[in-house]
Amino acid sequence: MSSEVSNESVSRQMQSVTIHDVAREAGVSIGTVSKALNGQGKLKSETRERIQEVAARLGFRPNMMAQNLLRGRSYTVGLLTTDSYGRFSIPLMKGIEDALGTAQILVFLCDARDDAQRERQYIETLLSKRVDGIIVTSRRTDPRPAIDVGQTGIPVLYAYTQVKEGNALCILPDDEQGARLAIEHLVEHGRRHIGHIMGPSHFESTQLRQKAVRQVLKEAGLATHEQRFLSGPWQESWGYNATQFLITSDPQVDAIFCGNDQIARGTIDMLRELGRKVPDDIAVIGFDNWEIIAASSRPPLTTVDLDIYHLGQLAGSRLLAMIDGSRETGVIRHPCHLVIRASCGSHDSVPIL
Amino acid sequence: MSSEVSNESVSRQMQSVTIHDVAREAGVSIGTVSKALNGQGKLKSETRERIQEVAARLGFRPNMMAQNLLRGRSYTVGLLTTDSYGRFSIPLMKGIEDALGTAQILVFLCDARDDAQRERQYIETLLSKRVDGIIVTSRRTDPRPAIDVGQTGIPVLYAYTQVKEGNALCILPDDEQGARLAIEHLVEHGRRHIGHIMGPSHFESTQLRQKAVRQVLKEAGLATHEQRFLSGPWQESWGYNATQFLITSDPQVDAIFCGNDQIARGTIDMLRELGRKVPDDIAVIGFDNWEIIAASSRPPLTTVDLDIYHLGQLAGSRLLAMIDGSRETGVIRHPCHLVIRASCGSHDSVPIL
DNA sequence: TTGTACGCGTTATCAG
DNA sequence: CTGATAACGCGTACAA
Repeated sequence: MSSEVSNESVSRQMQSVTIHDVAREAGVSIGTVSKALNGQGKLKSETRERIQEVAARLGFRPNMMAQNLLRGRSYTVGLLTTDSYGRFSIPLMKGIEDALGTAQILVFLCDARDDAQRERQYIETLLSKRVDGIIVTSRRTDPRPAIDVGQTGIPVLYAYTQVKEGNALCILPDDEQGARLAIEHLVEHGRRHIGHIMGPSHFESTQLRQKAVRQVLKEAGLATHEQRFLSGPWQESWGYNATQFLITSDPQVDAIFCGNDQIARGTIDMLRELGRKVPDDIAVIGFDNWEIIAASSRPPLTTVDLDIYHLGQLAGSRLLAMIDGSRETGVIRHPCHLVIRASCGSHDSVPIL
Repeated sequence: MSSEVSNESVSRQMQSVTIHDVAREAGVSIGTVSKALNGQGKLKSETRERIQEVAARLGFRPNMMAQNLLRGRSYTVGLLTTDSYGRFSIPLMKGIEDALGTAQILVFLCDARDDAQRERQYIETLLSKRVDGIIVTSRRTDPRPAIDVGQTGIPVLYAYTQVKEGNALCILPDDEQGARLAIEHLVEHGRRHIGHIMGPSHFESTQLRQKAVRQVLKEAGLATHEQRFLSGPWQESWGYNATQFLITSDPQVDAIFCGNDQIARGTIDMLRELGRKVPDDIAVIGFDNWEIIAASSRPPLTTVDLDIYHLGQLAGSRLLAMIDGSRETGVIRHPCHLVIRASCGSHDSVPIL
């Protein structure tokens, strides 16, 4: 480790300036300072201005620990995840932060790393810190056990994860609607033989999407071929291998709906190797709209966007409502939307049927 | 939005149980309760146990707002970024959280979204909340302006970013050493004509790495060909295009060091299209070790790992030291390490020179 | 118009 | 061994 660090241990405990300091300096009482700074009560405007000037000069910042102790709440919320943050966490956090920021609330990061004991420890700490609420999240949307906040009555909300027991509020992406969007898009573009290279079948999202795919096919009057549903890991290599199998065993296939963008990328690579043109011979559609993957595949990938940022925003604002006393339970499915690039043909290339 | 939510506004302000409640229930004074629970002073063990039992039964959790007000610190630190969190932020946050967690400190998320006003607002809030310290981070390692915490004396540390002015502590990955690792690896594997497809030249990391590349080439007694240094965006397509140019204009090239894994991926794709085998004809080495990209390229990518998690851990523990009064300044360059996969030949395929 | 005093929930000190 | 009391920094009735 190349370091050029100079260390100098100093015991400086900089006392922060309090309302007393301001009062003394301005020659008034602390009560007057408080009123002056908070715009309360009736003060001679000369006094008020003088106090404000002094406060500014001294760099006075009210100590929120004291304020909050008085108010009985902390203006913080905990963001708790059991199994680490994943790639959806960043937009989710942004959305949550933005929504909560409007209420002057800050977010605590709590990554329990799939360790029940750590999770318990975090929850205890959050409760001791008297957070105004807790948002529980995850890398998967699958159900997890509810967290226990005892008799505290602290609002808890589940975002991008869910609990089965009890009456909690869970906010999730709408996998069914997203898959529907994808298949309808393909059908509208004249595709009739659609394959579905899925993620692992034990994921709820996989199941929901599969269900939707079957429904849309049925509604469109298309036959459902079982061998066109392939389930495997969320990996590029799975897309690669599954595509080879799918195309060689069923050469009729003219479109493939992939479980995520990585899989789609593997699919596109294999199609190129097989000499099939995308989208002319075969259309490919992904899931997640992971920009970095989807935009740089060749051709760029049309895909379903989970709209995680807004999901986070929604979570944040719902939690605010709960903090204000509303008691909500149930499941909210936030809609996905389609991002059209080139792998299914351009937007206006919809054939006249 | 498909939702099945039941809303029921209730104004329940659950008073949390205080030390007074425990004292009353146990028939002792609050002082005694405090001692019993904190293992202080001398108490009849019967009393102590009874109090602990009562506290547990009532679900008593000490109010940290009160504790911390007394202690004069909050046991929190702010994690501030001006320009949003990027893909390195997650491991960085984990490292920071882990290091700080050992000291019972929680982390506040503050994403100022490249808005100076938001940044100022966050800093004010953090100071008001009396955070024990602030870690400033970024998506780039390039210098940024120092943040102003006034006369507070609150420790500030820059992680994965740096400031030029003043005496701050900055922790950065060691780009030079990382690039050196890469080139030395190539040279050890018998490569003699090494191209360098870089990121944008105005990035400090690009410059540092280029410098190191030239040095190692020199040390190895290899000529430096200017046309083998190509600078462009951090995109896969850049790797793709640059490789075509590089290889057609200089067919001798037998190794390419890429500015990141995405570029390397574009490089590998183009090499495949040009009929050059990796690693037999040409070795490719990436940067960042972005698992999802590097591991699933074909062949899997040998790459330089920035070790961001440990960089975060280091940042966290240094901040702890600063909170304890140490006064450190300077720049720490945390070393990178090599992750060997297949794109440069296997580990034991080092030719006998 | 301004000052005083109490309370928020703890911990620590000092009597008893 | 245990209880009262003074802080911590602030807001706010209420008194002056």
